[in-house]
Amino acid sequence: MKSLRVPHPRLPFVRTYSCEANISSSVGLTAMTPAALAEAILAAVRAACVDGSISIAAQDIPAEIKVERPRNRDHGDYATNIAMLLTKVAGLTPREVAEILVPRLLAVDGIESVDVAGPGFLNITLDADAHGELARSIVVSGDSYGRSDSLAGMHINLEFISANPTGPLHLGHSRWAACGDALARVFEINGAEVTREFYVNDLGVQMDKFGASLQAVAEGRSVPDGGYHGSYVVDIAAAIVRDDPSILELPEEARLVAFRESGYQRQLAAQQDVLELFHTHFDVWYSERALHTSGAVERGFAKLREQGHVYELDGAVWLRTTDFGDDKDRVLIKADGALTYFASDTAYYVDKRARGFDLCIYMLGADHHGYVNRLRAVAACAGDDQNANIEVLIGQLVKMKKGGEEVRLSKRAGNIITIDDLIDEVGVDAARYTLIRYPVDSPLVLDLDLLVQRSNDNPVYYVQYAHARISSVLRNAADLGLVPADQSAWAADSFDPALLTHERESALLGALGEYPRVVRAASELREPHRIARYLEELATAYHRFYDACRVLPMGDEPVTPLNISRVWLCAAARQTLANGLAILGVSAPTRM
RNA sequence: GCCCCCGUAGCUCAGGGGAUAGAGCAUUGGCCUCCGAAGCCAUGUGCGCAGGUUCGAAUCCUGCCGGGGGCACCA
Repeated sequence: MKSLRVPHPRLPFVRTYSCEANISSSVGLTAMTPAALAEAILAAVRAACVDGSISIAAQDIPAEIKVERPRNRDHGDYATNIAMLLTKVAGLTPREVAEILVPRLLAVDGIESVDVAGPGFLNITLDADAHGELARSIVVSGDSYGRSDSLAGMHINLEFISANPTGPLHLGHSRWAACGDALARVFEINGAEVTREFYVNDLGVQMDKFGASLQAVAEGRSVPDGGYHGSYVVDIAAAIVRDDPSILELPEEARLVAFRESGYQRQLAAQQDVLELFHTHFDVWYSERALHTSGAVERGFAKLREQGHVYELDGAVWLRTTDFGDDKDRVLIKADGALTYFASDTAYYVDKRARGFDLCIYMLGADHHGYVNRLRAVAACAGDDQNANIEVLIGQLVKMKKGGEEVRLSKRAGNIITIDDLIDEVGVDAARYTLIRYPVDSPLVLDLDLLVQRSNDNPVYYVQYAHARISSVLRNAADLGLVPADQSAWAADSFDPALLTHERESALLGALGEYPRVVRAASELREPHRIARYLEELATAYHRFYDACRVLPMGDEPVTPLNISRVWLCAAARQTLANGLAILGVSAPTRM
């Protein structure tokens, strides 16, 4: 996401390619993936340096080289801009560099032809079998296709939603529920160990207002100023009294506390229930109260004092966050002795780090963007690297249109669309997919009318349909005896990669080969929407292939090797769709 | 005033310095006697404005214009 102001550590593309480059099948051929190709190109460059064809210092060989699918099929299977990048350091024109590399690339196993085109692109066409081999390697890899170890050994704390337990989760929260959950899985696929955490703001005046609102409603009075409205308040108040009528007999102060605590427990449980329903699971629900009772606040203060960034002024205790990019210092303890909310934030951060997380990620709404600098300053004040140990992702708000007009979301006013509403209206899969498919730093406007009435036009169905369609083909293939029903029992030597030469087979193979780096890009950029967009492209590639290439034998025709090879290709496509949908937390139906 | 996000097709939006900028929806017209038509094919429009960086900019930088959000000893 572009709102990310902190450069997070990125491995150079080349290094990461190496971890994907060794996908090999059970029969010895190596699939020529984009990763393997990038390795081969770099090897060619190094070889040219060694024999003196090009004079480039080792450190001038770029760390990042692009190997991409050209838009235009006439430009081969893959194109690279390496020659243009080397122009300066080599002191040659792009085309001269390209010409030097051509013969070395032609010598690479799996490359059929290389053309120099345009300003200096190298357009590479693969041998059919090296290209087609990818299908087999995906089927063999199964669930692990797309995994990498780029984040191996990293412990990430991912905090998202963190709503007050004073009302139902609404549409804005649903965006974080879907995107946070997907992002966590993206990190895991890349080898990280992730804890999904929900910070429960169960302390402070909002809780008291909530309790007072419940009490007022239960006693037939009107909700106090600044209190909570909405039918859910009425429902909870009624439930509290129904379950324990004696609550109304308590003394005034105890009654308020009883309403507050009972309301808190019920609301928290409701949030937890709906999130489970939404397939978003949290590993840790962290109570703000627990910060205070566990001594975490004291430990946090001690840590900050030890680092020398705490001072007193006008009777208050301050943290000198301006030392680290904040625009003003922040109060930890007010002159009246009360702790600020910010004090909890600092303690919470220190506590997370003490629990062993290398990286703490906060996903906050745009209305909290003023917190970015102060949170990062907190990390620095605690002696951490604010460019490595903390990240704050800011997401724009979700708006919703209904009947052509914007529906205002207001937690206090009662006119709210909750996650429950969303699930009821469009279902979990469609809701999650729609929320994930847009980058979170752009405002999202959901047209509920469209989402509800025309749900068949939702891209999620397009992707799921591709999966269901392939599943059907594979069922038929098993029924016809082309392959065993159990994919893991397929005979690897029944597949001939060299037969997949149709333009649309090649295009589908190309799309399949993109998956690992899409997953990596989603991880590096913290942008899970890339996976959704990719799946749509992959689904298109499959539908186009299916439209032009008959997979199963017609009627009484004999089974040909091409039939079998196409079945493998189908299975590879289904596997990749399933892997991607799993990351998004969206089901991959075998029938629809 | 200062800070953050966003200006791309009629609408909702993709697009990590590359070749002729893409999807979906909407419009119009084609494609099922056999693997799922929730599909495929065709149909014409667009990067807010002005500079800069370089072989090359929707993309990076600066300024301006327009839209949204935010400034606390609140939570």
